[in-house]
Amino acid sequence: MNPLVLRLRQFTDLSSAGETSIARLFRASARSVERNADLVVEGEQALYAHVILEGWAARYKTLRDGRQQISALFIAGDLFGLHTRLVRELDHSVRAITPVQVARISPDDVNRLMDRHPRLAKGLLWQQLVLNAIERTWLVNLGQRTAYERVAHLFCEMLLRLKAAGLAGEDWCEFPLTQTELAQATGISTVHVNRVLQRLRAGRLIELESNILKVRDLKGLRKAALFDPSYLHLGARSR
Amino acid sequence: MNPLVLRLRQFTDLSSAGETSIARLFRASARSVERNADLVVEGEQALYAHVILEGWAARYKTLRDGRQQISALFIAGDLFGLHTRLVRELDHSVRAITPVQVARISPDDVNRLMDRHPRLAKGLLWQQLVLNAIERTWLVNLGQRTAYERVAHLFCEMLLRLKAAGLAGEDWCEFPLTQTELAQATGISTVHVNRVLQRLRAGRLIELESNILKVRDLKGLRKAALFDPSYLHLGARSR
DNA sequence: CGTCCCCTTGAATGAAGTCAATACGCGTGG
DNA sequence: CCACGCGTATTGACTTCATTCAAGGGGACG
Repeated sequence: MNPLVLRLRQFTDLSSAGETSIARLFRASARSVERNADLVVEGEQALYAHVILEGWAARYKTLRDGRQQISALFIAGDLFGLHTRLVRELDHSVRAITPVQVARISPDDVNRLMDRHPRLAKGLLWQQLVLNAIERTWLVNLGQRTAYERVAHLFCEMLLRLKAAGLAGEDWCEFPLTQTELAQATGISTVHVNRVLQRLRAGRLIELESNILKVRDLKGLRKAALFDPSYLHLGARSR
Repeated sequence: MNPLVLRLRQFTDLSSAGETSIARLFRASARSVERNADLVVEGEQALYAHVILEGWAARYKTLRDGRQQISALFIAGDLFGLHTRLVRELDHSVRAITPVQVARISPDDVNRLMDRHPRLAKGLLWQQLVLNAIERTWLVNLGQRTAYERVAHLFCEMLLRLKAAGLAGEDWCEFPLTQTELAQATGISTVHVNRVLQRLRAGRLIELESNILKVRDLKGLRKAALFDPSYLHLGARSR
């Protein structure tokens, strides 16, 4: 099943014509990107919308002195750059965290798709809104939460998102970030990430080994993170 | 002149019909909000798009234990909540930093406006993209910049944004945030904000008094902040 | 004149960063 | 097959940036 379709169904029913259009579009434009390669890079002209079909990717920005911050993680079914053609140049890059399959969609195709399938168009906009809400929540994490809370929060979030995408078990999921990447996502140093992980393990909240995250005490983890999932908008479907 | 029209002209020429529609819509729906009052609140149903006509407002989120983080500042001409009706409930609040004049626009009016005036529609989307880019940049600030850099960065950003909106002089602008609000925007404690400000003053980079920010050494301030304005997309107009 | 909010300052504490060394697994080429 | 290099994870000691706590000052406003 197409991961974007799967995702949009959480928002609304799609017409089967709409679903077919998506599937056709993706088959035509899918390509693979290897780990650590960029899907799009800062400063480039922003030509295409992208949908992740498989794997994880990260949106990030680099400061002049080399510091990097990851501002979003994308998993299968995530869409980014929907209206990106409206800006002259990108303010961020996106790189593959794992090997990635991604579909690249031209503005024309986006427009055609959205014109012909209004419900689908709403779904795509909804997706963007949810991803914006996630980014906003990350911002709050960086501003207000401690290192410990941030890492716990990220684990809660990714488990839920992956579950919603049908990519996780009840209490475990893939988690392919290295500690360095985890540091770039949470705005703390690599060394400190390591120490925080130890604390989470010692508190019997999680296990994390060879890219598998196992949550041993979800309630405890949520509490540690002050996690409130409403920003993910996963509940019942709306209109 | 209508502040939104003024803003959109940075992106493209508008038809005079489009400009008239905006102006009419705003006259009908403008209302005042007093300092510290909320324009919209977290958890509410998201019914309207909003345009700030006058004053400053802040988007913020509150953690269960009371910590607050400001994730965006809005000034005259800024638009938020364009497609907000697509989500069931808001994940954030917006409150007035100063007394504010704001226009509230119903989804129907938004749709009608965007259907009838395609160029205007693009302009509105572009605005959203720029505000998203700003939020993303704030995220990077919180994750990677020191307290000193963050405050300096915010000053650079607001001066430029206000200048672009025709609301600032060459080297000065209004800056109505209290130190507590500045702390909530930069993710540092109020006490530390105070100390950072002293440092910026001592370094002869800025003066800040009775809500007026005067930049005494813009080059120095930019350097201190590692400021790169490209994310504001202010340069020449695009298509 | 008192209260409230905002700003300022000092001293003590604490969270996280830096520096440095070590360990481990993995692939590659000798 | 083994040595080597590389990226990643771990640990300890030390430093620094920022928070917390506490107190005091000033201006606006009722």
